[in-house]
Amino acid sequence: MPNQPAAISEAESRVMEVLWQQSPQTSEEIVAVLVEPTGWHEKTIRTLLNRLLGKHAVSATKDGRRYLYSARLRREDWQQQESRSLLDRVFGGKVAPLLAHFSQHEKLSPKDLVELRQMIDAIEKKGR
Amino acid sequence: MPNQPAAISEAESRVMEVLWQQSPQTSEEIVAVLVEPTGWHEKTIRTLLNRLLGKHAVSATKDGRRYLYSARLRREDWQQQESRSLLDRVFGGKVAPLLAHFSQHEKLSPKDLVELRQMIDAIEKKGR
DNA sequence: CAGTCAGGACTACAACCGTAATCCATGGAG
DNA sequence: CTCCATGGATTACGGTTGTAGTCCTGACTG
Repeated sequence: MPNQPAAISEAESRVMEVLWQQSPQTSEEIVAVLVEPTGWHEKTIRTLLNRLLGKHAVSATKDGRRYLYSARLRREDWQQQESRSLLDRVFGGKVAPLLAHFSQHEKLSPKDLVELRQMIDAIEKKGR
Repeated sequence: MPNQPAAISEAESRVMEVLWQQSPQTSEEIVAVLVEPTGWHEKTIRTLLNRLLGKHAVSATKDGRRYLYSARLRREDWQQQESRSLLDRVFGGKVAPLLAHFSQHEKLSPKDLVELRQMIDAIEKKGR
């Protein structure tokens, strides 16, 4: 039976971000990238890697005595899942209130606004 | 020391939704509303209520032998927190990618689009 | 060859979560 | 006055998460 997703925790997602930047990488490289900004112990990072393996979010191929780890879950898909989750849990599944929320509460740069308007145009044109 | 937020879990948020609909309510009323759609046991719901009390997300005032429970955390603020969290965790804190994501992946009704456009206009006018 | 060390596998442990069950006190039923 | 049911308080229990520590093995160092 394949397997249903199994959510990525916050700490785990930090590891995924590293692998989304570049795959594959050795655990050593991943550790090197994360130790500094997170302050985590090397062991902690390896544990997270292992859990991600268990969740099939990353894959590992043996390379001599090490493994090379690669992101398996795509960042896009993960963003999709998380967004969906927020939308459903917090905004009752309705997009408009969510967008309204962000529009009101987050400072949008003029550039953001231009882009947004372009997106709207594009969507309307396509729907046409 | 006041207290730092302490996140509301998913199940707990279901209880909050009931109180946001109307406050105050007795636990009995809350239970009545939730049992059906969630399938939770009465005890479960009371436990959640208690945890929310511990998190200061709801308040209780004695009413004879019962308590009357009220939402204390405002829905808006909670939505704000959750949205912020998604934004930071998943989209690196940048709004544009998030909006782009929703625009692309969620079906926006023509009405949504109109509203969105109006929001943009309003924001631009205000920023002016 | 013996000791060391890195990297993976397994173990740990408290806090939080989902989901209840048990215990306790008190107001109402008879 | 006695017994019961109901709501609140406390306890439970397995899974996940954050954050490591321990154990084991094989490659490199003298």
